[in-house]
Amino acid sequence: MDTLETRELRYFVTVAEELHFSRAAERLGIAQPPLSRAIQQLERRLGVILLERSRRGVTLTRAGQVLLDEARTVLDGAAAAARRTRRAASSPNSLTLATKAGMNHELLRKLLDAYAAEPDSAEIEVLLCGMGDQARVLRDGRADVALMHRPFDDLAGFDTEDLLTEQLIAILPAGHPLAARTSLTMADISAIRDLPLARWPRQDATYEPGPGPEIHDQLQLAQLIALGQAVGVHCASAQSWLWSAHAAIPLTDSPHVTTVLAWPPHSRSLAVAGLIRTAAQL
Amino acid sequence: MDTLETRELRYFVTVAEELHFSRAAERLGIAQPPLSRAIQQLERRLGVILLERSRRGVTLTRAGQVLLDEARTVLDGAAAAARRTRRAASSPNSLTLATKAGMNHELLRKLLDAYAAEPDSAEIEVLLCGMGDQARVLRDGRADVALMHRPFDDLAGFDTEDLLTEQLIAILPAGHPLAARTSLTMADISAIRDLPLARWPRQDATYEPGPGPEIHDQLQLAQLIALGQAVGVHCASAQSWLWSAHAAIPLTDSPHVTTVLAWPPHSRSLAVAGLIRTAAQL
DNA sequence: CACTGTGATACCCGCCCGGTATCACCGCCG
DNA sequence: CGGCGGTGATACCGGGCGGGTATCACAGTG
Repeated sequence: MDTLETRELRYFVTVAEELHFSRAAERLGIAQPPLSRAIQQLERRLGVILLERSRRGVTLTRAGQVLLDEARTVLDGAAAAARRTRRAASSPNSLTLATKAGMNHELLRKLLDAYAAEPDSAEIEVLLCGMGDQARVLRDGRADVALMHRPFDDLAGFDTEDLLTEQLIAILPAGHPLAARTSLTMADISAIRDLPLARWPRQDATYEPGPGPEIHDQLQLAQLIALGQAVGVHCASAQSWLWSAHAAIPLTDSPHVTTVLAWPPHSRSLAVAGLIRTAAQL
Repeated sequence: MDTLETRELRYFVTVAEELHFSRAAERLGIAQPPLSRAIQQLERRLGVILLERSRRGVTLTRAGQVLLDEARTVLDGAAAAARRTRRAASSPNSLTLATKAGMNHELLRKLLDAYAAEPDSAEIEVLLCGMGDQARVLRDGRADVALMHRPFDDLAGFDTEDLLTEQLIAILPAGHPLAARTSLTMADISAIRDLPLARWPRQDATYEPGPGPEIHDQLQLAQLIALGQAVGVHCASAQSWLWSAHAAIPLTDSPHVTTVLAWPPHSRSLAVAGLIRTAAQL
């Protein structure tokens, strides 16, 4: 009686996103009337009005907003279930680790080596993805574990194991006046007037307003700084990929950034458990 | 093409639990042939063998075990979606907080009072549940937030805010030789020979093997200790409900137990957000 | 007031879910 | 060794429901 089908949830999410039945139907590849009927049926089954149909378009009710959130996570979960099941069947003893460009190489290598040395360890495939994508691939089942950064990445809903905590460093063009200093503070960076501070994306992939260039990987950052057009901050392990045109100065009062191993809760997979155990001993 | 329907997942989970098509069909209230067909269809759609049908019963394949885990969380999520949506509609501005018998009264009261003083705060319904039930009611949508204890409760998959950290205390019959001490260590407790140590359930609701009586709430503990049949441990705030027949002695080297406010990730509900903010300021 | 664009309604069709009957296969006994 | 019971798979059928087309009711707009 009250078992929501994923088809209904898919329909509802699409309508809630479009706030327009005809467009939603088109996106779903069905006609508008069956869609209207499906939503009505969902509302009847729940005994709840989800959408306010006024002459001037469709709006979500309070309950509809709740269901939109919930439905998205359910649909993600269903997609993840399918992907993980397929992966479990196709490569029976392997797991996928998501990381991002700019992740600490040495740490990753140390983790992989330590795990490979374990008895009957699984094969690890490394999935390189963009800045904010790790949470998504972890949620939708394309990866089993991920290396992420707290507090910069969105860790909501994952279990984590801390691997390494570092401070931030400032990265300046080698010839900059401040490049000779042995340490800097956050205030020093903010006070730099001749060069803008490159801005990293936030968790929602938007950028904090400000004058500096918007960057999304460390190569862009390296280029901009080498060209003398910006200064930037990164975690201390970034020193390994800097060029001679760069100067790295410790930021003594920066927030700590922790590299963590993250995985979806309730992973009962033995391979994941083994990797976590290995990580905990690093 | 690859959207798992909850009906299929429900069927699969039942078969995986029963490892018997006919019994599973009976539990599901359908006949056996449609169930067989549904599972085959699921396997065809995934391109994966989920069940090994041998004479002598059915067993799960590796991939089947993965899907069983994933499917359970998806089904929980779907049930939670329905419950939360209904609750959001029926009591538009209220939220449910799950706690357990034995939870620190003062802390709860302080939290509720502080939150009630906030501008346009929602009404809070308190749901009292058994020892390990909070995680379940939080997962299946009967509650929006919960008060739980780390590291004793299963917090996997929830976001948390720490409220209070305490040590453990030993609770002894008032007349016990050790009751006169001003402090004890874990070793002292283990060394007690004349009385067994009452055992709390673990996260999976099983009990560590041992001689002491198995308890599941603090009233049982209080009774047993008052009768002089056991000693026990509890967090320091337990002192508020002890009787005169009890002696509470601090355990100087005990692990810290933290009372946390936990909620499902991605709660975008304003009411939950407000409660969290209030809690963070306590 | 015709026109456009919205979601809702009416109605029909075809597929798929579920039911019954039966089969194929094996283990168990007498 | 041959019936017997119990397993899941197969065959086939009927009904309900998901999806389609046609149309309506209604409001905003020129």
